[in-house]
Formats: sequence, C-alpha cells, structure tokens
Amino acid sequence: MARPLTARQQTVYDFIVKTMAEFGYPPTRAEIARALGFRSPNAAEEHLRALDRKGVIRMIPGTSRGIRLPASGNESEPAEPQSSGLPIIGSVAAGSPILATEHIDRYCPLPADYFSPSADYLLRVRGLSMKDAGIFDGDLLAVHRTQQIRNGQIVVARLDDDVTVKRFQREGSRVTLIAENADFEPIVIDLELQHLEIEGLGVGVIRGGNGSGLH
Amino acid sequence: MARPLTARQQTVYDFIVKTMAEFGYPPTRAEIARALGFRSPNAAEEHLRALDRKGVIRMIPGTSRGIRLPASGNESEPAEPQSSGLPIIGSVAAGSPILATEHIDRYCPLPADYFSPSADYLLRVRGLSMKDAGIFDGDLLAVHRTQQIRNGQIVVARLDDDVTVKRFQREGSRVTLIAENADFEPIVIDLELQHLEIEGLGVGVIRGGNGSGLH
DNA sequence: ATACAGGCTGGAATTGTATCCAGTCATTGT
DNA sequence: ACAATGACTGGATACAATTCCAGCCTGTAT
Repeated sequence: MARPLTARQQTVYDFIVKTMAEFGYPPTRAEIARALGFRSPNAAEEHLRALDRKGVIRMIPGTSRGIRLPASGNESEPAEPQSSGLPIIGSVAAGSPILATEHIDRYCPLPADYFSPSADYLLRVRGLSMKDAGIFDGDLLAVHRTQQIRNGQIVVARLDDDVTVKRFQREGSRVTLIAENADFEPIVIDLELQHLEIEGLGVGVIRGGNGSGLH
Repeated sequence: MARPLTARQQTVYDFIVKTMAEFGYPPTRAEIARALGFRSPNAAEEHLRALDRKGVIRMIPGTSRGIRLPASGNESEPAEPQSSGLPIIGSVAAGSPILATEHIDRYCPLPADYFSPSADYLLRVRGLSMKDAGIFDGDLLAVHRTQQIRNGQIVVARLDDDVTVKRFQREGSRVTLIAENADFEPIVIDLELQHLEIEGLGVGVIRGGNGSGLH
C-alpha cells in the first residue's frame, strides 16, 4: 500500500527516530528544518505528511511534537532473546510424563537461564508440605531436569506415580524425602525394594503470578 | 537533597511515565492538569519543578513537552510496554526514592503485568522477618506502587528513612506492621505522632534468580 | 506540451504551551 | 506564633509550534 520512502524522506525519518531515542520526545517542524537545513518549517511539514501517508509515522493534529512511530521495529535496544518462556505444569496425572502437553497450563515469559542451573519448567506446587522452605500452596517451583542431586537439595520426585516436592537425603541405598513442615512425616525409601524417580532439582520459586496474589 | 516523592508527586510522575509509554512523547502541563483534575496548568508546573528538584525528571526550559526521564534507560518506542523488564532494587539508602537509578541492581526480564496488580519493581528483601510468609533473605519481592492498602496485605513501608517489608494492619490512626516471624515484635505506629510512608504493595515473590539457588 | 509529485522558500494566522505573578488553604517544623 | 512547604485556583503573557497559503524549481511519466 505504501511506496518506498525517497532518500530525503528517509533522512527525515531517521532524524525523527534519532531525536526520539536521544531526547525521549519527537522533534518539531522547526527542529527538523534546522537539522536538515530547510529555511522553512513547511518543508518539514510536507515531509511529515508524506511519511504519514506512507504509514511509517502517524501525525496527531494540533499537538506539539505530535509524531508517533506505530508498530515499528525497535532498534535502540539489543533485542531480547524472547523465547516462548517456561512452561507451567499444573496437576500431573498418574503415570504420565511431566512435560506432556496436556499438563501445560500456560507459559511464564522468563528465560530458562534466569535461574542457575537453568530451569526447564515451572511446577505448580500443591499443599503446604514445604512451607518452612518458603514454598506455599500454588507457588511455582522452577525445576531443572537432572538426576544428579546432592543431599539437602530440594527435588521433584515421583513415588508410585505420585509427583512430590521434598528435600532429598541419601545414605547408601536409603533415601529420605523430608517435608519442610512439622505436620508431615519424612518418607523413607529403600532403593533396593522401591523405585524412586527423580524428575529434577528445584532451582527457584515464583509466587503471585497471575492474580493468585500474596496471602 | 533527594527526599522521597510525596504521594501527589508520585501520581504526577506515574502519569508522565504512562503517557510516554503510551504515546511516545511526554505530556504538556495542560494535559497533566486535565488528567489529574487540576484547574490550572500551574499546579502541574509546580509538580514538575518539584520532580526536577528531586532528580526524577529533567525539564528542558522553553521547550514544549520538554520532560526527560534521566533515571531509567528509557526508550521512546511505544511498541511493547514490557520490553526492558522489571528493575531489581538492591539496598535503598536512607532518604532517597526507591526507584533512583543508583539502587537498580539489574533487570528481571519479566513483564510487569505478569503479576496482578502489576509489579513496578522487584525489591531484594534482607533479613528473615517475613519467613513465615515464605519471604526469605535474598528473595525478590514484586512491588506494586500504591498507597491503597487493605488490612492483612504485605506492604513495603518507609519508617524513619528505613525501608521494611511487613504485614499491614490499621485500626483508626494506629497502624501495626507485623513481622511474620516469632522472633520479631510488631511495630506499632500512631499516624498522628509518626509519619509512615507506604511505598507499595507486595504482589509476588521470586526466589533463586541467578545463582542464589534454593537453600 | 502538459500534468503531476517531490522538494523546497517565505510569510503569516492561529493555536498550543511554558512560565510568571498574585493569592488561598492546610500541614509541618521551629 | 511564625516561617516554610505542598498543593492548589485564576489570570495573564510571550514564545513555541502547527498549519495554511502562494509561489518556484526539477524531474518524470502521459
């Protein structure tokens, strides 16, 4: 719909962009004229009209510095990686893999490497078994997928098709999953008798995302 | 010289920021007056002078819409409201506004409206006074700048130039700031005797960002 | 040749805006 | 009690800025 800008129009447009980046507001006709050597502000006005016709700027009539740059490519700041974000996992059905699509509630627009080690997904925690570790019902636990866990770290584990978040403690073949809440008993597992699947390591917590607020 | 902004000054400042984000240029005195209900553009002018004195904006004399935001690495593009992310505030020096540039540690690439009400900045919490509310030393508290607080909500308050996070309780002119930790005594303030500045409302918590990990 | 758009000068009307002055009212610090 | 400050109203003034009008060139399609 719009023909390409002429060389002169491009110069005017560039000056507008540069001015807005430098000062935080658009130039006046007189400022454009001064910068480009016009002796009349009307020359700038006509260029602005042309740029408006071609859709690269929008003029707001009767308004000083009333120039807007509509949906344009933002070139002042280094572009954000803008990955799709971390998937938020709601309830996990028995026996199905955690990252199955049907568990994905929504996405959290945070880069995976915001946490370290990097997060692979966010798990919505149910219950208060980790409240003394500051993980409450409804909180999102950032999880790094790994089987390498050291004692005392917080893990996402699967026990009999049940996904839980607990503190991990291992001595030989005996693993203890400790709740951070006096009301919950530790769970003791003998790896030679029972299977324990480690889904990942807790690397962060987010609370309050999307209306859940702070209680 | 840089005392914190008054509530009204904050309102004016917020309007300037909002206008620049929405339109790509700062408001005029008349526009500020219209938006905030002043009958005289002079009321806006005086607020701008106060904001300039306190360093949060800079005025360019004789220039229409001559308002700059020197603090944030603000960009002119209205393209995406959530481009740069939320500023992370480290320690706040006595008597200076929270969002002063020198307090900004880094940015968290999360859109403000991920939380609701939307977050304006993230405050790094020091100490364990809110541990029973799941807010630990080093956690980031997402803060929505407002003075409208209901009983039981978690607030960021300034008492004698000291910034603290507590649960808010008000009965008449007596405000109680309650720590969520049995080791800390509640702080009782009589608003008629002592000044209490409410900096904002806690709307979220983030833990584990960048190497701090989970303990 | 003629028409038409781009790119200007020069001037001028009109409105937008910044900025000053003189007050009022309430709060706070001395 | 007094001065200082914040938060305004109301009016006024001068400059800043948009916008219109009448032209003058120079190409380039018709």
